[in-house]
Amino acid sequence: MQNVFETLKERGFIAQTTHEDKIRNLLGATSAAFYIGFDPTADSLHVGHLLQLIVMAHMQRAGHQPIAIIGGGTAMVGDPSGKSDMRKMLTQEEIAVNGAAFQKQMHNLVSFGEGKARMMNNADWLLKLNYVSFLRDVGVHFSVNRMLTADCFKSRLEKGLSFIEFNYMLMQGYDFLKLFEDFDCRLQLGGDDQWSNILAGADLIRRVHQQEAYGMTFTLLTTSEGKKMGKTENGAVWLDPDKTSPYDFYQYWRNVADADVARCLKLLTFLPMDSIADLLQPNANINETKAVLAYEVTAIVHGADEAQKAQDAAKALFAGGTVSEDMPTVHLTASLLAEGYPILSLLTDSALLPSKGEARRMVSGGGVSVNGGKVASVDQRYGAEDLQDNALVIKQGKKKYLRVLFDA
RNA sequence: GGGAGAUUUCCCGAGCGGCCAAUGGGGGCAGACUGUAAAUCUGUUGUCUUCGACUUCGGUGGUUCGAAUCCACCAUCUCCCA
Repeated sequence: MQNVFETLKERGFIAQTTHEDKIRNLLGATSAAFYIGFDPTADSLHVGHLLQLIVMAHMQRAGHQPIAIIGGGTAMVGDPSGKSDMRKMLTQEEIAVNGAAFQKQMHNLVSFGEGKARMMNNADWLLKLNYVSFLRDVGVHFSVNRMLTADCFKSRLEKGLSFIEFNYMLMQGYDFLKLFEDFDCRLQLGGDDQWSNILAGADLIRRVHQQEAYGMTFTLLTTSEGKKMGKTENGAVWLDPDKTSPYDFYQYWRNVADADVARCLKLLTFLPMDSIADLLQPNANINETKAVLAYEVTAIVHGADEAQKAQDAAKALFAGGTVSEDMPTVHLTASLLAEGYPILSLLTDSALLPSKGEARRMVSGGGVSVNGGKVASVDQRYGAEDLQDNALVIKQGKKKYLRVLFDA
């Protein structure tokens, strides 16, 4: 079986490594423990985390032992890396809720349990630390001079960096030390923005135990234009189906730019490299390839059933605007139709648009269709006779569809 | 501890006491063209009972016929001195 290091490398995951050859050996020889941390700063994982989860899955398939750390302790402090301003402080309750949500979502990709992956919360040890002994045991190994030269602090020195954030690096370093001691974990993985934090931990282990520890970071998932992927006008694309429906999730990947398809297939699906190569052949239909990408990624996150439903709904809609059971649906009461239901109310009541002002703009700009016909006037009204299969299918813009069911 | 300055609609950033819902840029959205792509052009971007009304310019009060624009206090941030 191929060394997972090579797998990750040929798929384009790896951004930086502390010791490329030694990591290759470690991953080629034995079942190695490794860890990735996730700070629960939101109530769901998002696409940015997905890449890390997929790495964990690759590693687990290759026989290694993942340790997923929920950063219940580190989230209390807030990582300054890649942030131009200080994060808002989260309460302990928020962090606990978020951490629980993370745990649930991770189970789809990585199998946890006896002899499998471990999940831990660094709050369990970080919150118990005694300030003075922490400073003496851990703080003594960190050079402020060196820390200040790290990129992640450099930019912040101009805008302001609070002492609490400055300590984040020590806490993450301590996590690595702790896992090294308890589980012989010698490898920490993370996004490329975590590079300096990972180095801090590896250094700490070397200073405390005179043992070698390794770090490896992965490319950030960005578009060909250099923007972070997974951001939409509505905010992040979440892995939680209640926050981003499987249909919308599917659509996000269905709509990626041509230039990003190859990278996404390699990083976000488990399709073998030669299948991917086939899909990317110059004479292949890239538009179809995007459907494959969308299906695969959705299946990984939400399961094959949901992925199939999303795909069916999308096909039905884009093929001819037919009503499908699986498309996004909203329920309203039929009584609204009695006196002619104004289009503007329909758009806002169905939560498709946030305000009547925006609905008005959208309709007068020719951006709304109902049951396949463009809505010509903002005064348009609908009655029971306009329903098809008891529903109105609204299309807003080119891609956003909504089925409104009227219940008696 | 002392002094100077800042705080504007999603972001950056304008804004003589009335003509400010507030210039401009970015981003977003929509239309045309397309392949549910990119690029380009056009429109749009506070709310509503929309040819008008209402609520916004860190917070609270005040001056005024009238304030985003003036005053006071509070909060936060930046800079300079210690």
